[in-house]
Amino acid sequence: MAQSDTVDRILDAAEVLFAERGFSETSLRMITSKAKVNLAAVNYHFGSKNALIHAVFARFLTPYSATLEESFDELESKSEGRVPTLDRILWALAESAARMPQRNERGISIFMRLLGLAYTQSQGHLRKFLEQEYSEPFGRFMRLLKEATPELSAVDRYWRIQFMLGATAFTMSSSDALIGILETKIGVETSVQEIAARLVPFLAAGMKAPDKMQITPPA
Amino acid sequence: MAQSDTVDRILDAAEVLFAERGFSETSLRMITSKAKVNLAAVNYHFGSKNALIHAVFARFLTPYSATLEESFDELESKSEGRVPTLDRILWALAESAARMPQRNERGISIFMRLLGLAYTQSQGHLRKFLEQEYSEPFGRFMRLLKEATPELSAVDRYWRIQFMLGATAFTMSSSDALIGILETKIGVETSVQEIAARLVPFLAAGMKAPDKMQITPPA
DNA sequence: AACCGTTTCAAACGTATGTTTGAAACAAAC
DNA sequence: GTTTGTTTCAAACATACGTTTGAAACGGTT
Repeated sequence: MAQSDTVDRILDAAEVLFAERGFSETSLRMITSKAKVNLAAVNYHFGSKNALIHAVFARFLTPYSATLEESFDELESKSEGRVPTLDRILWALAESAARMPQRNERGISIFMRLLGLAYTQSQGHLRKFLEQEYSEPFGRFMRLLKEATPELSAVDRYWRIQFMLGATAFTMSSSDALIGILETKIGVETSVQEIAARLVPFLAAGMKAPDKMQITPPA
Repeated sequence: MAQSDTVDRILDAAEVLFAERGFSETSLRMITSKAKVNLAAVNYHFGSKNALIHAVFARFLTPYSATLEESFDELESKSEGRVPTLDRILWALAESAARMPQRNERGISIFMRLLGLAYTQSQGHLRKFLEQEYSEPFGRFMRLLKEATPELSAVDRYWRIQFMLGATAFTMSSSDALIGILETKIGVETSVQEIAARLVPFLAAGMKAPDKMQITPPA
């Protein structure tokens, strides 16, 4: 109960607040008061606010990247020799996220939202941290993608990967809000899993799209 | 020279800094020192920092939405009666951006980056401002999209539009950085127009993708 | 040249932030 | 039961922020 209680409560509170409001817009006082711990606890246990941000990411990204490695292993072992298809690679990502031990039902959407924020909010320290901490699974994902789309030039592939990342990070980072809008407008409830089920075919189709357009608009 | 000079210098500096660092991370002191005007000038001319943010958006979004309306008019008049295709609708957006009078060659990428930030950074006041100021062209775009994808259910269309927005906002919001990475890694120079030329087919293919995937992963 | 509305300026205001401090509370070890 | 290392706590620190102020400078009008 002693240390880990305070540490976990800070992480829990920070995770939710960061996901709701972003990093700069969330103060340590908000976090500590939500977590019902003393203000100084963050600096005592983590050292700094930036270190707390890293810890929040590490807490879910480390298990996720482990699960992901397993999924990739499985993927490669199943398709003996032949390259896994694009759909299956993308699906492995989604499935790994869904399979992860969740603290609660909002876990996945917080997870997604944070990932989106990591890409969008231009926090240099975070990007550096993530790059050097999780370069391995990321590199492996890139390698798989390359094998699954041999018809693309390096440049085309590069841009289309960015498009995929964007669609994913953006959608997931506002998944809660988007789900809410859809519910009030059309009256349909949606889970994060369903979003993923719609996103994967969209991305796969985009990656396999015919050539780039002429610079001049279609006549 | 008198008023407009100071006002424009503030807008120019704010635009660049907001695009580089985001809104919360950019202070009025950074802006005024870059613009070489007195700190109080922002509050004198605009009233508040939030109002300055609105002014920055209005300065490029108002001409853009006007250009866009023309493009849409043209699009609808050309295809007498028949519905414009998805590619052409999307291309109208890109072309309107390219056709706009630019203050300099970095104009488009700043424009894109700001649009991306508007979506990503959860600034309530900005979203409200944009919604009530530019609801008309946005609504028209949505209507065109609906006509161009009659095969989609309302729910499918809703999500796929989000995916498109995400890919676009995200890519464009970091277009500068992404172009730089590509140049150092593969040694290829890229213009924003070329990104658009790659993005449009990607999006169109995604929108026209076959049905959503089963919730259970492909066996 | 005197006036007047507008704009600039240096300085200050109040508030919020991340971080540090030093004492108090606590828990385990001897 | 005292000691020791760890954790909590209230308070303060230094700094940065958006905003306000009141006087000075400016520019056109009469």
